[in-house]
Amino acid sequence: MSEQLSPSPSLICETILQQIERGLFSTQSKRLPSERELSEIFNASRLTVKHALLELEAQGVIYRKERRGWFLAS
Amino acid sequence: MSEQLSPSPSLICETILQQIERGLFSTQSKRLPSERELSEIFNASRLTVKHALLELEAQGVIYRKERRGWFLAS
Amino acid sequence: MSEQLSPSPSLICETILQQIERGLFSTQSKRLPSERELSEIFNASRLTVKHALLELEAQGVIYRKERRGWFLAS
Amino acid sequence: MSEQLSPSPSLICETILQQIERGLFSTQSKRLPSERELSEIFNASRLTVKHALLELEAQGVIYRKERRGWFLAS
DNA sequence: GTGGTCTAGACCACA
DNA sequence: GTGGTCTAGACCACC
Repeated sequence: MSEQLSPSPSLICETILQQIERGLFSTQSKRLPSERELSEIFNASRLTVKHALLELEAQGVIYRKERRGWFLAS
Repeated sequence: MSEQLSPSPSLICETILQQIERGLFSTQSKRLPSERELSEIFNASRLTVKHALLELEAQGVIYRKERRGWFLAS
Repeated sequence: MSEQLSPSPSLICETILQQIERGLFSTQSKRLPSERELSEIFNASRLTVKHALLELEAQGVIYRKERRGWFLAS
Repeated sequence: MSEQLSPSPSLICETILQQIERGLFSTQSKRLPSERELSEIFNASRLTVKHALLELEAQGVIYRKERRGWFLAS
């Protein structure tokens, strides 16, 4: 990640999409890192990360299992 | 803390009480009042206050944490 | 503060500097570490820590602010 | 308002709807109180209030003028 | 002096 | 040890 402060949800969306395309984040379980881990990775608050995840969910890229985590839709 | 695993709630209680008596758990904040509060304190517009804060930042007296507020540099 | 309206930025600068020198703007927090931190400090589960905190609350030593944390009662 | 802590967005929605039906909030301008005022009225954070307002916007009850405020749709 | 947006951090319900 | 949700409070762009 760059040193940029306060990344926007859409920037986080883009970056996550790129990582997905590159095969990162896709382990056997296809689970994404937790919201807390993503917060640290992107140097953003959980709220901002959540907004990005909701955006990707709306795009159908990922889906959510309540209190279980976020997973790749493919 | 001792090396004991899984301390009982009452042991934790005791330890917390001791720490409170010793004055621990009290930290010192070096945060300045918010820009809005400073505006009211000085009866000045927020723009004027901002100019003053930027001046102090340039002098190295205070620094800014993005969206977190202003803090003493020392 | 004087009664003067619309003080200049430099006057505000001066005043803030004086307050800093006098030690104002430093407040004392009476907040306890978060439940997660206490769990790590005591190497105990969050449930155990919670029981200890509830005990201390019953003793009137600490009190809770909903979703804000635990604070010393004194 | 009751003494209830941490009201949910949907509870705030209901209450605002009732107030609208009773003709409160509807002055000549049909403008709602500011998000900050609503936060104080409902003893909730701005974020929670915002969620309630977005819900009412989705229902078509109110609409938003960017950086101007919230207004009754009728 | 508004809404827009973000931070850092709580506690909670649940698995 | 996750996501769900909320708090209190920032700064910002704009009116």
